[in-house]
Amino acid sequence: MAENELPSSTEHEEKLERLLTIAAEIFAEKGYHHASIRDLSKRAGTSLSGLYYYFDSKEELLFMIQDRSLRKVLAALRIKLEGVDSAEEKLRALVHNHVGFFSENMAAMRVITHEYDSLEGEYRTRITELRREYSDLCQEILREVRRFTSAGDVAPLNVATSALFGMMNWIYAWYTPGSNVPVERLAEHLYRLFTGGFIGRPGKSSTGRKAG
Amino acid sequence: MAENELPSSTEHEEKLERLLTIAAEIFAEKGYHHASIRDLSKRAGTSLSGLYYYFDSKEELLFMIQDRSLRKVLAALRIKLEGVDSAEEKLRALVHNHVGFFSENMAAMRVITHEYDSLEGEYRTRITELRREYSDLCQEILREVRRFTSAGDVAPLNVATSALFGMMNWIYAWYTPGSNVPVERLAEHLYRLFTGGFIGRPGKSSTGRKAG
DNA sequence: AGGTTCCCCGATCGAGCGTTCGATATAACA
DNA sequence: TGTTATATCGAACGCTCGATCGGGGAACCT
Repeated sequence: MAENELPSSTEHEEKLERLLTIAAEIFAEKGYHHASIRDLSKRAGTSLSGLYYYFDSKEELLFMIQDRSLRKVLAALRIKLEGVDSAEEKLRALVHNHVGFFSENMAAMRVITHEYDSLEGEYRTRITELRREYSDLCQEILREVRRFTSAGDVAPLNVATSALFGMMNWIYAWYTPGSNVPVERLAEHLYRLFTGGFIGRPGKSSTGRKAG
Repeated sequence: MAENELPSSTEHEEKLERLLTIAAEIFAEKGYHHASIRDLSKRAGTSLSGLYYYFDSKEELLFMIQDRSLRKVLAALRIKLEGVDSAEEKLRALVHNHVGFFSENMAAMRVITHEYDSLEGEYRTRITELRREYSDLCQEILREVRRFTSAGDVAPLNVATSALFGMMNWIYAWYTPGSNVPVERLAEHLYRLFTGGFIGRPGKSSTGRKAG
């Protein structure tokens, strides 16, 4: 049982990380339920049974992918928020962080948005908490933006938060990194669309700086 | 083989429609691959083999759900667009139609956004065409809005289109019909968020009319 | 009465699944 | 040299799945 052990060897951790990356790709391609551990064993070049030395079950595999990715994106955001005072710049940092992380970990992020319901019980609970933590942080930033700008209440805060996440998360359905729209520009587009709107405020950019 | 027959009896069509509705619910709950025809047989009160009189395969079932729903939402939109001249009102009709249809056919729409990749070959091709048709129609409306309003090019049209669909489709991840936010108001919120932005244009509503 | 079409069923098949088990090779430690 | 922990493997188990097949009853027509 790999329950409470901490082999803590670098090699072990590295191989686990590699398995998680490959697993995320397979889950992203075929979906969690349709993907098989045998797929993973083939692509990782390991035997089927040998994999179970690194995790206890397929569901734990799914949990670890989501757990680690959510923690990473949250930690990266908190670092980027340090020292930023302007509410609008905080929101800007959030969008760029989320979109940037998304494009660099496309498979994992797709698994997070696509296979949330595939988790059950304790696993589900813990991922729900992380998601809530992230969502709450985002909503608080939106509250700040509303307080310190001319923003009226065009929509309730939770609706606005969900709309923002919808815009950002939907990327996986159409965006291919390395296309003619670079990631930074895509993030800036989405930030301006969300803050200023498609029709926009005539005569004044929402951030006061030029595009690109 | 139910290949080219047209039983065209009302009873037959009604039972098929009922099966599709139940199947959409099961697919929405458990995901396409995890759901089983046996689940459908239990919930429909029919034998397992008896179901195959109404469809040839599980994948055809998935195809029919997506095909019929997409055609319905497209047809409803085209009707609502008739006689509307203002570009902004066309966009408004699109958002209300999409969100409204979404909330009334939550299961089917979830299947459409969630299980698109589960289709293969000819089925996949035909759904791709329908999606493209819908997406193109939306993009043309956005082009009109840009032409006839003060809208600058805050984002490329395809990015804006995808962002809009992201906002609308993400609903399935958080919205529960019958909550304290009625569907019409939710649609209006999203419409205003998208056109005017979260911060909004001070002093002027995007449509020139009051809320509600 | 005989024939045909529509509708439905129980039984079953072959395939694939997640997981387990016992064995084994290697390397570190006593 | 024996012991132990780490890491890997082939084979198998028990189960669920989508799909098929042959049969049969009810309704309708000739």
